[in-house]
Amino acid sequence: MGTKWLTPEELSTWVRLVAVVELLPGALDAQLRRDSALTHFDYYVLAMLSEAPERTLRMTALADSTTATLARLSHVVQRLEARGLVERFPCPQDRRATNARLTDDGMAKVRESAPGHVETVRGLVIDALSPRQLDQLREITDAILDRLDPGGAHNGFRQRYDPDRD
Amino acid sequence: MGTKWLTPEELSTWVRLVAVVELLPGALDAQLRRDSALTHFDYYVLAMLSEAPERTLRMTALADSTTATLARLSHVVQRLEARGLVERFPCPQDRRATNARLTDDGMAKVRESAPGHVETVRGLVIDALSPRQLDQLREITDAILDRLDPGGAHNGFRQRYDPDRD
DNA sequence: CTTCAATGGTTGTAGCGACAACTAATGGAA
DNA sequence: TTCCATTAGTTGTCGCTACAACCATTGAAG
Repeated sequence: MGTKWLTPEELSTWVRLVAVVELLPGALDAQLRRDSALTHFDYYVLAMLSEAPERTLRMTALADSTTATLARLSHVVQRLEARGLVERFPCPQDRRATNARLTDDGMAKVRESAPGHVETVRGLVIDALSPRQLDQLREITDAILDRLDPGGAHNGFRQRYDPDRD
Repeated sequence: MGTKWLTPEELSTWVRLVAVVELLPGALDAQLRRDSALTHFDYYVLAMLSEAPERTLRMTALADSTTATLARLSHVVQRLEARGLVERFPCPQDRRATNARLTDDGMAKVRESAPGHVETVRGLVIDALSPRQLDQLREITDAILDRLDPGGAHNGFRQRYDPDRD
């Protein structure tokens, strides 16, 4: 059976979505790199740790909550550890596992970079949309993630965008 | 004045959007790499050329339509040229400029990889959404692109004012 | 108490993209 | 005509990510 091509309306939406996924990561990286010497993924990792009990998470749990592979996370945490923002230690209960803990310097780093990052997120995305569009976007991304990452941890997710949480 | 933090609803939407922009490019790359030895960006470049008159575009026009920097495009086209899928030649009218033209091999490559790619796009995104959600997503991405890429090709400005049009 | 597949994580390497520095051509002003 | 800011594009280098290969530990079957 032949390919079911995209209609003009579908194509129009697709082209815009591609532009967003192509441009947004670079824009987030650029601001955080310039102001805090962090990539967006670095920030995300630190933010997840800052919300965890004892500021500690197992590598696998951290990988799940950041939608990254374990290999990628391992490299990133290695660099963050070299900068003194994170420390690793073997998990006593399961000696295969590694725990990653946010250091005090790491916590300070998150606190100082959060305001500028949140301002960027508002400026580029949140404040560009109406409350209704935000609702629509949440449902749309939910539906896409069901295909893209079935069984992923996109629910019950906490993150450091509100520093009053700790 | 203090930072205006994200509300729980805003955060919930943002987290999902981040997951999508983090996962989608990799998923598109994986399928195209596996089946056609192309990155998604490679495919996009070839596809843009395939629809241009004479299968030819100036580097700057190609960069605009793919939302890439000229530097990135230059590297990519260099690799595609080495593989015989594209060829470059100086523009006669403006000797600063370079034209990129899709070769017959390049055209064959696009034709053979298009069905699998479109199937992936449907499977991951288009078919996961209702027609209404597709409309919503187009307007949402439009609004975001106004912030992310002001004056970009997505707003139709370039189309109406492109002197080479028609 | 072995065996062995599954789990948890690390590391080497190759390739891609960002950034900055660079060359070259154009077009307008003095 | 000369000057020079702007436009067009290329290239070198560095950092990050994907992929695959790898090692260690666990838990359950036999």
